[in-house]
Amino acid sequence: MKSDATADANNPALSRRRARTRGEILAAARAVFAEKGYHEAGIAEIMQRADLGVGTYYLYFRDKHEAFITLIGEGLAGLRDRVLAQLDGVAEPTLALAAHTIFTAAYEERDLFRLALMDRNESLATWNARSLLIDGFTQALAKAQADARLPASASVALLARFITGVITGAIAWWFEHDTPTPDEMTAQVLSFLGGGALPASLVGTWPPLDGGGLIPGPSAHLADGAG
Amino acid sequence: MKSDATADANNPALSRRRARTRGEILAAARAVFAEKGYHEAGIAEIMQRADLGVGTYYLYFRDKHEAFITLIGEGLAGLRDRVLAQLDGVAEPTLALAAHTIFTAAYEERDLFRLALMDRNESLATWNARSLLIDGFTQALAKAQADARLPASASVALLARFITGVITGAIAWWFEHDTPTPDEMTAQVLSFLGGGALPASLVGTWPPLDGGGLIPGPSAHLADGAG
Amino acid sequence: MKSDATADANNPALSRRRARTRGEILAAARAVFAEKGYHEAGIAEIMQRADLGVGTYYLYFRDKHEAFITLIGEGLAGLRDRVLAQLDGVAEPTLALAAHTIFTAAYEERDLFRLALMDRNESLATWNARSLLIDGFTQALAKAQADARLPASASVALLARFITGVITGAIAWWFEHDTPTPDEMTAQVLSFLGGGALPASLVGTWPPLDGGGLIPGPSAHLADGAG
Amino acid sequence: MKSDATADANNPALSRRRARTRGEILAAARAVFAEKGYHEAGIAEIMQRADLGVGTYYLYFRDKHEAFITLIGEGLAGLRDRVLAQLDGVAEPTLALAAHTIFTAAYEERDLFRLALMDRNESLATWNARSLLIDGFTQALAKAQADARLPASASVALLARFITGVITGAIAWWFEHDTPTPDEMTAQVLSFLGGGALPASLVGTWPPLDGGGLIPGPSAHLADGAG
DNA sequence: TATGAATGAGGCTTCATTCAT
DNA sequence: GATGAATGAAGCCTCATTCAT
Repeated sequence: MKSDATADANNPALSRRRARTRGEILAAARAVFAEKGYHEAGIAEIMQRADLGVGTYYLYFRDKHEAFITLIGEGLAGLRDRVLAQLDGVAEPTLALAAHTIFTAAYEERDLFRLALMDRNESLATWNARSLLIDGFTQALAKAQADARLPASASVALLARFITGVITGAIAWWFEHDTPTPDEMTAQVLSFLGGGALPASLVGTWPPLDGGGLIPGPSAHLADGAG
Repeated sequence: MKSDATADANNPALSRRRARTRGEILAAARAVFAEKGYHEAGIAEIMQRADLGVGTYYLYFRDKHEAFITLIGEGLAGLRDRVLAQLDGVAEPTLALAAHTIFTAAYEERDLFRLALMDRNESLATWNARSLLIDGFTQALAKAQADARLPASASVALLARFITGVITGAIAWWFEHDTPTPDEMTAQVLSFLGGGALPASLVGTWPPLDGGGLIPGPSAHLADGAG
Repeated sequence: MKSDATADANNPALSRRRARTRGEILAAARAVFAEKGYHEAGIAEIMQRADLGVGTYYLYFRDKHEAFITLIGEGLAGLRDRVLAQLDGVAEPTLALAAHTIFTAAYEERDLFRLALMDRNESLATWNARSLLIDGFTQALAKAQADARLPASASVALLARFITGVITGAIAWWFEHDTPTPDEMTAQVLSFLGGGALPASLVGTWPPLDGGGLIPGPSAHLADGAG
Repeated sequence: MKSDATADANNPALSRRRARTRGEILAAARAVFAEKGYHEAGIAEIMQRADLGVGTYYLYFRDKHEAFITLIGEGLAGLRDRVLAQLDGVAEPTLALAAHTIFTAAYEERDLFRLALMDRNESLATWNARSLLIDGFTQALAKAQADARLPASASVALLARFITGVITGAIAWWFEHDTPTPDEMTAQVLSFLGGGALPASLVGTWPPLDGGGLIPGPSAHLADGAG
């Protein structure tokens, strides 16, 4: 008289225990991965930190990769949910709202974002923070363009990349520093994105107006330029 | 132990031959690293592509890592030199000039930049493209601030990160696409940095002016905001 | 430590239950062993098929090996009993009788015999079908020799091997085919053993009478031959 | 300037060395496999006996299995060649010739035949001694039947099994004993196959002529029997 | 200098067995 | 008695590195 598969449903105690162990493994994996990166991390070290035997790992994950993608996947899913929840209640979503939610989450879970941003993840888009952000911004911008909140001439794809770059650049700052707070960071980024941070004289123009004696560089096939 | 380290200086022919072999190894390493990433690449595969024996590798490099950092290092040194040369002849350097030079170089050597940006290199700053850019922009902005071309209130460190994010975001675009040209990319980025790409209504403000019924998120210690 | 080893004798109900569980485990083990062989079979799979927990296995068997040898041992004990019972009532036992009984049993329990014949059991003779047959035939032939039903010059040990070879060869046929019936198989084997199946011209003689131009082979130390 | 693949052809010295190492590994593998069986043997032990590092194994064989099947495969190929060569020069091949060649080879390489006969080889027929013999005898008997040297009524498939059983039974004897010589063994087997070894009274008949009060056994569906 | 055979530490994974519940 | 989570020894295999030729 045993159950087919989901023993969990039958025995809450076991289910709870399983969940706890799984959580401990994931926590340990997160710490070790964050500390040494995917490749330098070892199952043995993870399970030692989790205070469990090596074999136990394979009761919960198929192989080394699975804990990693689970970690990233769950983390990013959480981020996505938070952002979506945030924007859902707003008529006209702004970058400000999105950035603030992202920063808040990223600041709380810096180690996870370090993994999600730094390690080469061949894998599916869901597992890569950058891809997730790019996709999100791309969709949001496309919608904005459809709603005429963004000029039709704008390159949505590139803009999404640029914004993602700014966001990830900000998050990466926290890999090395503990300040500023997500709020302040949001303000800084908004100022930057709004165009108020860099004086025009510093940004310059392209193609250069004066065309000062520039060294053209090996492959300067500029030719036409922009009218 | 027939020759010491300075054998190159003594025997030009040998030196030339050594340089050629070294170059072949580096070229092969670059191809293989770009194709499979640092960890999945193997010395054997590299030397097979270089049409040389495995053992030969260790005549030119101390270990697996060395070819990698050499590759990145030389590439980034070249980039730095090009940028510096470009900016040297200009009274008031602009982001436009820097970006254009960087994009031109990055577009030409996409595989190298892929390595330099994607693979986890905890190593020294010189070997990491992002770090190089951050450092460069930090110094440039600091100088601009000293020259009063940038407000004293600006956070140079963060601005450098944001700009680097935009630049690397643009470069990463080329890991998947062949257009636009570096020129057009420069124009796009400048438009973005100049504040002309994103309407203020889309960017929004932080803290939000209306304070609409936002879901505050788990850790909303916003307090004052930035003046 | 509530019960000692003789609990069975004390509590008939428990005993019956234990016997049933034990039987279920053995049945499952038999199925799995037959399907995948001893080494590829796993305790977990066996107990899953038995619809019991893994730990339960060790309540009935000391280790993985024990179920295996129990299986083979009980099977072979049954075979031995059947053969002995058969021959007991006969004044002058014949191979015909023995073969028929063996074939009947083997045909019924092909999977068990597959295990008993195929898997490398260095273990005790009792657990190996081949050994059992060899021993049985050896004793029977020795007895026949003592009774002068077999020439004193015959090599009992070798004859027992040959006969066992024929019998096991026949049984192995059923590992791949479902026909013929044990009866027909018995007839075939008897014909073969009686010398009526192979014409003398096909069998030939040794040493060859004609000594035709044979290629002697690498190590032909034939010398005298057997008289 | 390196070669494509077959460096062997270019550098005889290397080729010779490779061949020697390969041979040493195979010899060690043969010894260890013979001693402990496939599953209990370990790469480490094999290479230790070969006085080589573990890694070296994988320069010559893809995995653990490959050395095993190479061993068996090469051994059986040699046996087949010897038998075929032997029979080729003879107008009317006899079992005597075949058996003698097989016994001579098997006696010389008892350990190999132990492997080939005892270990469960799922693999292709070529790797299994029994299968090789069965196939060989089947073909030979079929040919004999076509040539009218064997009655058309004979069951070639079963006869081949029976003969193979006798042959392998004889070979298996040598796994435990060193006598008799292959020559004597051949004579013994021929006597057995010729029908001269077992008196008819011992063999008996099937179905039994007297039909004495036999215990029919659990599943006696003899019904028709043979006229 | 160039080679490629040889090395062996180290990584991942399996699975028979134990034990707290 | 029954369970299944936990264990850890042991095995296979990879690959950066060395070294004799």
